[in-house]
Formats: sequence, C-alpha cells, structure tokens
Amino acid sequence: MTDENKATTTEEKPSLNFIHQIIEEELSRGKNQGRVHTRFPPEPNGYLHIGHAKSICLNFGTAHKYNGLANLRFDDTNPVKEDTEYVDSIMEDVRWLGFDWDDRLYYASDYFDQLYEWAVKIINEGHAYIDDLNAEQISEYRGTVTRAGKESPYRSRTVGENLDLFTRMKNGEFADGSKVLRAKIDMAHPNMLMRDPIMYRILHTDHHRTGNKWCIYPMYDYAHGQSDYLEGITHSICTLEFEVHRPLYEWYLAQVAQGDYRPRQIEFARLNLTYTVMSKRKLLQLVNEKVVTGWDDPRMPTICGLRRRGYTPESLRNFADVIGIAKRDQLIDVALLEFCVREDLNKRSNRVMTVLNPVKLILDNYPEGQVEELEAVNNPEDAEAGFRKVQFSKELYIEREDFMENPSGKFFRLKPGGEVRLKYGYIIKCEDIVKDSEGNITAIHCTYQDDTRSGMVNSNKKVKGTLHWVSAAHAVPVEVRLYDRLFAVETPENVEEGHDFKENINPASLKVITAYAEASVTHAKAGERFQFERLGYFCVDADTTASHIVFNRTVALKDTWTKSMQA
RNA sequence: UGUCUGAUGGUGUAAUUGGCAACACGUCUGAUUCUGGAUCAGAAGAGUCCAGGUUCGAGCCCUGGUCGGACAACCA
Repeated sequence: MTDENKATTTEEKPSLNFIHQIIEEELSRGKNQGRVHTRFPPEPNGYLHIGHAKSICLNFGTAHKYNGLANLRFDDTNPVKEDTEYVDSIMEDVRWLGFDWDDRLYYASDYFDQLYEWAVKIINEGHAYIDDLNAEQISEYRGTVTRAGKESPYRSRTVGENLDLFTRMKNGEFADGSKVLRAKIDMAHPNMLMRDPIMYRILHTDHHRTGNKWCIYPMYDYAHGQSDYLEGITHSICTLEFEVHRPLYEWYLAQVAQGDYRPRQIEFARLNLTYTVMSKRKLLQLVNEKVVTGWDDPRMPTICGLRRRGYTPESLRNFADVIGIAKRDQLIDVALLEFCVREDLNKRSNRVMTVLNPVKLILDNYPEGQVEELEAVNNPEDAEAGFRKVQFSKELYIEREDFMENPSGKFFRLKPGGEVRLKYGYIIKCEDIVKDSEGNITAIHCTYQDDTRSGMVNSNKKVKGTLHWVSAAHAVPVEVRLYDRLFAVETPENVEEGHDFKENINPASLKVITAYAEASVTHAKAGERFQFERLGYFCVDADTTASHIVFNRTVALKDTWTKSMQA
C-alpha cells in the first residue's frame, strides 16, 4: 500500500482477530525479537478437509502478514496409522491452496533422537518413570474427571532402574503394551492430562520414514511442543480441543527449554459446516463404506473433493478470510461457501450454453438446412475473454422447464402464444405444441422474427424472457454430474441414540444425466471451468476422455425464481 | 461432582480498549439487465445469556448465576 492510499484509508479500522491482537501486542513488547514463526502440523493419516484449509490459511497467512515464516510439519509419531500416501496428498493440497513452505518441510520423526535424549534427561532428573501397568490398569488408576487417580506401584522406581528399562524398551526387549514411559507429575491433578501422562509406548511397527529403527514412539503431547521448540516456532496455533493440553505442553517445555524463548500455544475454534461432516473418522467411513467414490468425491468436504468439484483456491482462501477466527464454536452455513465460489467463478469462467433437460423446439418459418454462426460473449464480466461462434438452426433444444403450458403468475419464459428471446439469436413466438400418447410434450413449434437477431434493428424489442438453447444438429452430448449437498439436514451428526449419521445422507446428492452442450466445449480439458448460462458453474472432470466429456456441477446459480415458486 | 473455556441480529465476525452496536452472508423491496445470474440503490432484523454492582456513561470493568463446548486412547 502506498502512503497516499494509507492516507485515504485511515478511516478503516484494523479489526484484528484475537490471535493477531496477541501477536501485535507481543511485537510491540519486542517479544521473540519481533519474530513470527508458525507451522501447520498435520498427521499423515488422512486427507485434508476444508477445516484444515482454515488452519492452513491462518498459519501461513499469519506468517505472511507479519513477515514471518510458516513450516509444514508432519506429526508422524504413530506409525500404525500413518502412510506416505497421505504425506503426498497433504503436500499437494497445501500447494494447491497457494501456500509454500520453501525448504521448511519437517517431520516429527526427524526429532526422534533428540526426543529420546530429552526423555533420558527427564528420567535422570526424576521426572519420568517406566510403568508396567497395562492399558486397562493405567486407565483405572487415572481416576475420573471428578475423582483423583492413584499412583502406580512402579512410580517409585529408581532413576537407574528407569534408565535401564527405558534403554531396553528402546532395544526391543519388551513386547508392545508391556511398558510405557510416564511423566511423573501428579495423579491427583484436576486436569486429567497431568495425571502422569504417557510419553513413550512400545510399538514394534515400521515407520514410514524411520523404518525399523525405533520400536518406541513418543506420544503427541511430548513430541509436539518439543518439535515446535526445535523449529523455533513462536506461535503454535491449534484447535480448541487442545486447550486442556496447554499446561502439559508447557510442562514438557519447561523440562528441556533453556533461555527465555518458548513457543506459545494458542487455540481457536475449528470449522463446522452445515450439511456435511468434518470428522476424519466419519469421512473415512463414507469412503470405506462406499457411500462416496473416494476421498476426492466432489461431495466430500476434503480439499481434493472440493478441487474436483471445481472450487478454486482463491474462493477457499477468501472463505477462510470471511469466516474469521475466534474461540466460540462455529457452525458456518454452507451457503456462505457457495457464495464464495460463485463470486470467484462469476468473474473468471467463460459462459457456454448447455441444455440439461431438453425438449425439441422447431422454428417453422426458419429455412430448412440453414445454419447461422452467431457471435456469443465468452464472459460479460471480463472484456478480455472475447467471443465465440455458436451454431443456430431450425431445430433446437431448450430446457423443458423453460416452457409451461398453463403458467401461473409471473412466469416469463415460453408459453403458448408467448414470445421470448433465444440468447444471441431471435425473438420467437410459440405457435403449437406436440404431445405423445401419454400427454408429454415432444416438440414445441415456434416462429421467429427475422429482424430481431441480436444486433439487428428490431433486436431491442422488449420480451420478458431470454432462454439458452442449443442447435439439435450441432450440440454434443455430454455427461453431467449434478452434485448437491451430501446430507439432507443441517447437522447430520446430531442423531438420536441408536441412529447413525449416515441416515441423514441426501439421496439426491448426485444425479448423472446426459445433456446437450454447444459444440465449443468439444476440446475442453479436465479441470476447465465454465458457467452454463442460467444454470450454474461446471467443471470438466478427470474422467473425461477424447470421446466422452464429463462435467461436474460445482454449484448452481443463485435462483430466486424457483425459490419464490417453492415458497 | 472436577479442570479448562466460551456466550453480540437467522449465520459468522467486529466495535478505536468505558462513549448510545458495525461488516459479510442470508432475507425482503426497487432499479437495471439479451443469464429470474451479475450489478446498483434501499429495508427489515440484535440492544449484546441473566441478575446485581461500579460509573455521568458498560457489549467491554466487578460479583453471583444460567446455558453451551472440550478433557478420563499406550490417537493426534
């Protein structure tokens, strides 16, 4: 921003979210020498979803805003759940969203040696011990939220004994689950997480990066804060459910940190969206049970799903910006997400005419065999987008819903005796309709006025409606996948006892049809986005082949007409 | 019967740190339009969870409640 601009916008208040307020307050005190360093720390055990997008935008966006850095760090401390497949998809998604970690790609597993050393140090200082209790007993000894726990009989082992046992744990002498390393804090602590939390467990499982080097793996709480510390993270931003973990985060840091520097954990509310589910477990269930076709099914709230659906990174970033950051539980109306894509796509996508549900329309007075090439505007919102030709002829298809035999009220599309404009073409008048034996309309006969074509003298004539259309002989059949919300209710996870969230699936979340598109789409490439005039935004799916084009509906156009009809 | 935490129009976020609640989406009008889209103009909608208190003045401060969320994986 130039100084001039600054002068004219002094009226605008900064309006910072609470995290940025904290940062600015710290910056003004000179904390961390003015350094801001964040990180996005996914566990590579699933695909990223739009909730992660919020976090990615926050972390990378915050670093950018304060001239700082943001790391990408895989929190890979549990080899039984993690896989490189997820590592790859996560990197792809973060990049696609428009963020870059430069050379700062890290893995918690990079720190396993350091973490082990620190564990030894903590044992040496008498703050950790090896426990032989099994999982069930540990849970029992931990007490409940309202009742204090009791100490393990192994809690008083000597430092030497603990050291010896820990070494042997590392060396693989013990079976999975037979021993754990626990921090010695306080079994009566009001915060359950402080009741001697487990630091290391035995897992004879190969790790996607360290192979079989380790058979003991650190737990999240122990690994996370130390990783932040090692990377020089200043602000460790995470979601609200980790609020209770903060004392432990700080306790571990206190065991190893030297000097003044400490990363600071700050929690914000995770994103919830209406008409979808966001939990990794439920998303995985939808994939495994084949409710959807995969993680990138366009109905999924995953980043790859939204990408395939036709969402743009810009629209997702803008969405993240608009929903804000706060600490109270957030349930965002999916309509806001839809608004964000439409807003972006309206400006950038070329228009094309496609008829989804065709009915034949015959121009009785149009010369047999004549074909006109009409000039069509590619994008009225973008003068640079140019023009294209669309073929016009005697026999056309229009949308079945654009004709009504006995319209009521303010229907201003085609009706018997009525006039409408065919976009870029002529004004036509409905003369007759043909029906089959069951009463279905099979053809609509019209006449056209030859001096009303767009640009001609009489083209200014007022008609109430303009319809999109396609020349029957020139149109290309295309597969169109009409996607709708995956769930039929706002909060699908709210189910009565004994019921499953999948009962709330929207049975009409996908409708596959064959539509007729204007010939100009013939060479459309996968990923290309269009607006089908008067219908919505569509993008070319990856399933497209040279002879078979597949479109996904990203989102329908705002439709005040059918909305008013439904009311 | 614990600890942590939150509460502002239908939804989400803000309020220059105590000065009579703003912005976006949604909703509703009207204008305009060769997309019932877009655009433009306007409107309705909260008196800030409740009750006290401090103050000339409270969404912001204090006290006490109420309601919601998170936490009892060898998950993250």
